[in-house]
Amino acid sequence: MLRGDITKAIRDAVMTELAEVGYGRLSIEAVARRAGVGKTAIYRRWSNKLEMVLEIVSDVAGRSVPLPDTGSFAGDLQLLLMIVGKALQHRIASQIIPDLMAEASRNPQIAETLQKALRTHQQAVGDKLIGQAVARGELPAGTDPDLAVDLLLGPLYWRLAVARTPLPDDYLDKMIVAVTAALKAAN
Amino acid sequence: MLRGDITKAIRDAVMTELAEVGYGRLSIEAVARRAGVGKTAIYRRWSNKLEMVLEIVSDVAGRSVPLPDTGSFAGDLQLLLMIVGKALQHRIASQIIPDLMAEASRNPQIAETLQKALRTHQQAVGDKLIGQAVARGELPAGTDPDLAVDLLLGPLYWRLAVARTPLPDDYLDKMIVAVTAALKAAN
DNA sequence: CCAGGACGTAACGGTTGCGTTCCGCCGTTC
DNA sequence: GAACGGCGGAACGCAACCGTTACGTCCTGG
Repeated sequence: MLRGDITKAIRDAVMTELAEVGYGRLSIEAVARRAGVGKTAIYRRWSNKLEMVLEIVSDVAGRSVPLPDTGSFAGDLQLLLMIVGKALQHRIASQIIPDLMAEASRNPQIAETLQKALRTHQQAVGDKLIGQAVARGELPAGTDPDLAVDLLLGPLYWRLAVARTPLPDDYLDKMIVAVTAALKAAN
Repeated sequence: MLRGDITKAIRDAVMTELAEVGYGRLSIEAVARRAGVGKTAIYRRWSNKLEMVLEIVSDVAGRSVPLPDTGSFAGDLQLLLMIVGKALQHRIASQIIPDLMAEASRNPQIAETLQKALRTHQQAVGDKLIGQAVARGELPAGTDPDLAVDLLLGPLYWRLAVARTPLPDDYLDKMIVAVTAALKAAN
């Protein structure tokens, strides 16, 4: 039986290593070194680097995000942006996500895994959020969920993951106002 | 005297190779192979991989984008989004940019180079665009240029470079309406 | 108390890439 | 027509990493 503590150490090491050097330069040997583990322990669990990373990442990414339902669209939106903002400001996430996104454009398996994670619940969150708002009459009925998700997450992702500029205190509030107006206007 | 056609071949090869395998796995040998050139020709021009990539990329990124001034904010915005959208849909750009962005989080020199490129004219474009609109009275005077740039570029970048979803025909139009409303509301 | 198995270590041969060096070729320049 | 210099090609020693194997240790279950 494989030892759970070893598996955990390897998983942690992969995430850290992924954040530090990226997928392209990730090496099994470095993972083993960091985990304080023999290479054999890794090859006993996964057959190569891609399989290992996919399994570990999709496991982490698959942990479902609690869907907000605060009773009002503004509340839902604020909660969602705070959650996403928090996540994107975590060092590991902010390094790994853009890296894997870039890698996904070259590797269909990574792309599929990330798309699944993205579509499955991130966009589901958006759908639910928009659906609730439409049902409450806070947004027009024809609101395009795809466009809405872009308008919701795009600016925050851009600022935190691309431009890597810190968030001023009132930034999220302003953004909520702006995005709400955008969605109402987008019909 | 170094031969210009050789230099050009190397520059092209670097961009292509960068798009195909990313910075992390870029190798001088592969560049030389692709350019049909000896390694010596490369080392005669740059002393290592980082220096080579930085020089080439910042050269490409430094080519200034024509600042839109169509007379109206909606027109400026449409033009800007079309230009950016076009650029982000180019295969090479859409591969290289996210890749280098991810790499920038690990390499200060890359980060600085990209920040310079981003700040220098991409954000300048935003500033000018917002400034013109404010001067024309199309946007309130207190409009925050930083937030505005996020709201402008974030959704498009998210959709094209992150989610990698194609743009429906009327998407940009909808987005222009939405973003305009967002900026007016953001005061 | 013994067998099995997961473990770390070490080494294997093979590949890739680094940055450097030397060579012979060839087009310019004078 | 000779000197110069950039060129491609080949090889260098070195390092990292691949995926695999053999070995000896230790823990655990029966």
